[in-house]
Amino acid sequence: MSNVKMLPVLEPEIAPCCPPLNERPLTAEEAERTAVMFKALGDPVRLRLFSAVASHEGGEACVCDISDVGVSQPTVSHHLKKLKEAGLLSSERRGTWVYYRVEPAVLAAMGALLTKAASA
Amino acid sequence: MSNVKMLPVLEPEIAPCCPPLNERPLTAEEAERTAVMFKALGDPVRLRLFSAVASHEGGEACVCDISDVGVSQPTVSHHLKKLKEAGLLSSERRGTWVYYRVEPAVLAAMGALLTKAASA
DNA sequence: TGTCTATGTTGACGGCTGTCGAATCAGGTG
DNA sequence: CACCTGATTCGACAGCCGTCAACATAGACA
Repeated sequence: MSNVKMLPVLEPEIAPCCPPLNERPLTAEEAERTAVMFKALGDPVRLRLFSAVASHEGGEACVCDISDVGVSQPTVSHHLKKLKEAGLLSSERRGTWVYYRVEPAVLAAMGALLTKAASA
Repeated sequence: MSNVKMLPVLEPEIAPCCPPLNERPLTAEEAERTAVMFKALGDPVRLRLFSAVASHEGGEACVCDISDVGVSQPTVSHHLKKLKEAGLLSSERRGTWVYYRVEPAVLAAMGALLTKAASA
C-alpha cells in the first residue's frame, strides 16, 4: 500500500490550523481537528516512537532503529500509522527499510498553539 | 472535597518535565508523564473547555460561562476534572460558583517540548 | 430549617483503542 | 524461482474512555 490518508487541515505549508488556545474559544470543528494531533501524542508508546524519530540523526529513522519500545512489532507499526494519519510523521520506503520523518511545520503549529497561549 | 490529586512532575515552578522531543529518545517514564498532558488535550470537548477558560477575561472562567459545548453538565464536570488531574487547570470555589484557571507554566513546558523540537 | 441553584460524583452503557499472534506484502539475495 | 528479512494488515480480545441520567454535595437565601 501506499499512502495512508492525511488530514487535509495540515496541507498548507505552515499549517496555521487554529488560533492560539487563549485567543478565543475554539469552534467544534477546530477542536476536532486539533484534538487529533494532541491525541496522537497522548500515548506513551507513540511519544517514545515520535521522540526516537525526531532525535535520530538526519531527522529520520528506520523502523528497525526505533522499534525497541517494549511492544510487539505490529503494535509499533500500528502506532506509526496513527502518527502518520495525524500528520506528525511521513514515511518513505527505500529498499528493504521504511524510513519515518517528522513534519516540522505541524510540530511548530502545535507548539505555537501552546506557547502563544502561555505567554499571554 | 477539595483537591484532586496533582501530577507530582508538575510541581516545580517552571515545570521542566522533559527534554525537547528531538534531543534524545524519551524514556518510558518521561513518555508516561508527558503523554498524560497531551492526552488531556486530545479530546475535542476538553480542548474547547480549555480554550474557553484560557481565552476568558482574567484568565479564569466560571463553569457556567463555558459549559455550552454540546454535552451534558456532568460530562463537562468530568472533563474539567481530567484537565485538572493533568495539571493544566486549577479550580477554586468562590461562593456559589467554581472558577477554573489555566496553569501557564505547564502550557509553556508543553510548548517548549514542541517548538524546540520544531526549530532544530 | 428548608429550598433553590450551581457543581461534582456515581453507576452503567457503548464505542474506541492498545495489544497480540497469525497471515500477508515488499524487496533483496541466491 | 525459492527463501529470508523487514514491515504492514487482519482478526480478535481486554481495558479504557466519553457519555448520560440519577443522585449527592456546597453554598446562598429566606
